[in-house]
Amino acid sequence: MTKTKLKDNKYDPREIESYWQKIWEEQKIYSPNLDASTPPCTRRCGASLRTKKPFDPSASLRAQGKPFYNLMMFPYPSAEGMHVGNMYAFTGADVYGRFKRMLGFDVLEPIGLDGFGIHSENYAIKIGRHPKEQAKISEANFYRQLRATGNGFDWSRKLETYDSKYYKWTQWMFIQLFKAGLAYRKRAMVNFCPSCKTVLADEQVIDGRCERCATLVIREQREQWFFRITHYAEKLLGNIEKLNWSQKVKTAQRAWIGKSEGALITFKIKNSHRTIDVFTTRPDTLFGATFLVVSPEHPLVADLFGQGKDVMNYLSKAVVKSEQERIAQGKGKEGVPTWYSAINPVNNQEIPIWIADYVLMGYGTGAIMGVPAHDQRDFEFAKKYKLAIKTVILGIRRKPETPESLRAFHAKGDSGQDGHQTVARQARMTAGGEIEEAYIGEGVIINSGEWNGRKVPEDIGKVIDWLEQKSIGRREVTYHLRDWLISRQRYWGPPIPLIYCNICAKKGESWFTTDESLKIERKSWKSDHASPFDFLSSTMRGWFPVQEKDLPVLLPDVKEWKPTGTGKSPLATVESFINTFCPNCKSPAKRETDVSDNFLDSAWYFFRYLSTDIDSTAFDIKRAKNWLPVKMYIGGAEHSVLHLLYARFITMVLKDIGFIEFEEPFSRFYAHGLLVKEGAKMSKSKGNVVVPDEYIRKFGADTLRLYLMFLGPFNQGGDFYDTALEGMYRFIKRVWRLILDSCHPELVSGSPSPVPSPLEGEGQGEGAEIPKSIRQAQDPEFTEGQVRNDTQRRRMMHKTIKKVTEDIEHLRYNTAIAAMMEWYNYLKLELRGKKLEVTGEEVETFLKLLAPFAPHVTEELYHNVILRRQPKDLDSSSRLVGTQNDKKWSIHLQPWPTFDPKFLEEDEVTIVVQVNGKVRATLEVKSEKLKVKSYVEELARKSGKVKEYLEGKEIEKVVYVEGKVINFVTG
RNA sequence: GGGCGAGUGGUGGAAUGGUAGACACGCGGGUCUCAAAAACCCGUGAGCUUUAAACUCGUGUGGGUUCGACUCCCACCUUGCCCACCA
Repeated sequence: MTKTKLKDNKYDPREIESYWQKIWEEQKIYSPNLDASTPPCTRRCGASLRTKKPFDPSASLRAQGKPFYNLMMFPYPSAEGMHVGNMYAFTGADVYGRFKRMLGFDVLEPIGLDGFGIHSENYAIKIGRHPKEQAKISEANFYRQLRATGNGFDWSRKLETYDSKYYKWTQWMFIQLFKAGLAYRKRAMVNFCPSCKTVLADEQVIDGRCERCATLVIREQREQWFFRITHYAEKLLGNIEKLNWSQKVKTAQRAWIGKSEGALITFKIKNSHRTIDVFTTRPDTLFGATFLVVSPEHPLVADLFGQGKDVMNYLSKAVVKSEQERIAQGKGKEGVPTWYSAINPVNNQEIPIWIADYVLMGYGTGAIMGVPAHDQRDFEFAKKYKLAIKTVILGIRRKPETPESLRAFHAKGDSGQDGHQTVARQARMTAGGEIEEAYIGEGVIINSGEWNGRKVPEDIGKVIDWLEQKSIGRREVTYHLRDWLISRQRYWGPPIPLIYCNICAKKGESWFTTDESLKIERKSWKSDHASPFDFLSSTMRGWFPVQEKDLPVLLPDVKEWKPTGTGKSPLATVESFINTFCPNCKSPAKRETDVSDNFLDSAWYFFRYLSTDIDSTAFDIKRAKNWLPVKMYIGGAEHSVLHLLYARFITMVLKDIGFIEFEEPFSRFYAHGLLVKEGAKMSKSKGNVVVPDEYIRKFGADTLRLYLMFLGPFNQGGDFYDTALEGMYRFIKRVWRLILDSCHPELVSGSPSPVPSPLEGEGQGEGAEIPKSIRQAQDPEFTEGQVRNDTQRRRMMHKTIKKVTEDIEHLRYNTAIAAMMEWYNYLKLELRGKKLEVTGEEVETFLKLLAPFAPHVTEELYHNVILRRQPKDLDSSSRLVGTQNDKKWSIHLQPWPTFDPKFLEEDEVTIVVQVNGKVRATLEVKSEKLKVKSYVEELARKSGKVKEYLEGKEIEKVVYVEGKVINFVTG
């Protein structure tokens, strides 16, 4: 087959690609042996084990058989199939993986499908097909597409989250969290999507709308299962700085965890024995507190404040208000006074207590002290309801230091009083002397008794100390992060593996009262929870996890799988599912009927990839030790918060309960950019979603891969234009032709002769059939000038190796490809009209550099030109590719080319000659003369038009930057 | 409202203090062909000029630092993404 192709000189991607994909998968060249890899070097990472080479500048990148877990975010298999955005992400990840493999790492690059959960179920509802059936269809389609992209996936390790072999262990994870006391049930205000008919985690509510269907969510009191992720808030936050992630993602995670430090202050309520705790980051303004506000959901509202017609009226309105309405209302804050007042503990002043929905129950204590003079929201509220405003901070602004900022400062209308070191500044006033906005800047405390004169923010710590001494308040830290609402009233997910026993509940028993529980040391609990056992055994009455031997709890195959809207999962009506026996007392009991959130499926899948061949455990501990954490994780920035945070949380839990020794799952995370179509975001509603299939059919996966990687910087995304693809197709065809046309005919047609490898010491030396330089075809006509030519050509090659190597390492794929094009253009020009040919060394190097981007065509050419084997010899029956031990036949298992800096040195360097910073000439200077300024200056004065420009001018200064530029500065 | 990016030819982009526009797309012209496609060759920031050479201008706007600024600093404009009544 290939002979014909070569004769015709025709590049036919379709034939080549499917052929090699089949061979790769058959020969398992991308399937590392997970149990046999060299464990990571503990002494010096990346050191070359081949010490024979005198100097190898890229040695630090090399490794011999070291595990490299190259992970990409597994896709949600939408029924429309994989779109080109998925392919963009996967190709970028695959290029990196292939590069690492050629550098000698044992690369694991697994793929799977995240097909469990609401997104898949909603689609099933839409088209009216059972999700299980739809999953099968999507799966086949997706895997077909994924194969066609030519990624180096380990197909022996794929997984699907909806496969019971997988979700068995998702359920096992749930049980581990339960047993660690990190899963609990509580009645709480939750987000409910009336369209999806399920509750949602806070993270899944965007602008008050459902993340999946954009329906306005309703706030409701419901009893639900939660994971205690807040328990890890401090660790999740603290570890961030150690991660090799982009600053952007780290910032997003920090913001989401949202740590605030401040104080908890206790107010007494007049005419009541009750007290109110408020959290504030500004305890220094306590003297300025003129009212207290509690959230409508605050427990004291039901217990104490909920009296009076006005209050009842307000509450009935506020509680049903959706999140969206509250936000839309913006600054028009509404509230209602209660009949109660509180006592400000620092000055015993009586201040009114209000109820308002601008205070959120979910943050802090659900109650705040209103300091209108120094908080904008409190200010607006005070204005609206004519509440007292008391200034306690005198603003200070330090005099601006630079002339520019001073000018800007004055231009803004700040009435700076020149000559003073500081400018007194308070809240901005209207002409009538009324305050226009709260002052929240730095300053000095006033009107606050013994605190007067203290500086803010410097002395806030001292203020808190004072409060602690007087037992008025204490230091407190609070987080924006809330516990993870994990239960969903849906069908298409892993049933939560818990059983409720009414009989045990009545006896006050739960799993936490069993012997097994008592034996477990709960490392995950902080010491300040003095008795987690008591706490859990009281809140978890009647609840028991399914015994591990009984896993999985299979999702029953039912006809009525659509969401019910009754607040219960469709499983709640399946008698055969619900009824079971209590693991504790063996009497009849009932199963939990909710399923777990889809984000749990994806929070641990990278553990499962390592052990898809093992049924007896979630993941093999030894393999996890060798292969994890993930060395490189590539995915979309939209998962900066949710998925990455959940995966980190689960990993920390697994560490605390003793399964692993690390607590961060992803050493490096790299967020790729977004691919758009002709300037617009691809979306189903716009109908501009690009599916790779047709492009692969027309141009081949190699062309599409190269094109996608060439669009722009990988972390910035790109714009997909049909026409531009042709250019990349052209490039591959040109390379194909250059290599085949300029190669010695004998080489292409066969009859190999054993000769030493042109890339000496590159590991494939002994016995390998590598041809010597083709140009040694001894043609006397071009020996003339050959030496100079050789040097130049070698320099170009080494320059390209350097550039491509460094660019791929930094994921600058677009410039790596450009460098290869430049080299191609150079060779083309070099060979044109002369009898020259590309050397074997050049061909081999070029193919290797291109291999991560265009795996199929490079493999094909490598076999025909370098190995001189016909692909048909590679059928599994052939002796050439006999055993799995002999995998050297593939270009993708060859060592990455190295460059030698000694070939990079130029013997002549171009110096730019400037007069007053303007380029007037360029100059070729011999390298060895570069250091001599006087010599260069001499030449420069005479070069080009420089003489004219310097005529009659006095030279004030000559700036010479060695090897780059010389600039004459005249008067 | 807050945070983080980005602004360069007709287009995607390159250059992170030293010849702006690499590389590619598109476009124009040519070769081959009966013709078309493909392929190949030449040109392609703007202005001035018949052409060439030369010169001038040119990286969102205004200012600054520097012998020299797309690059560093200040202010502003535009735009994208993320978060948002977080006390």
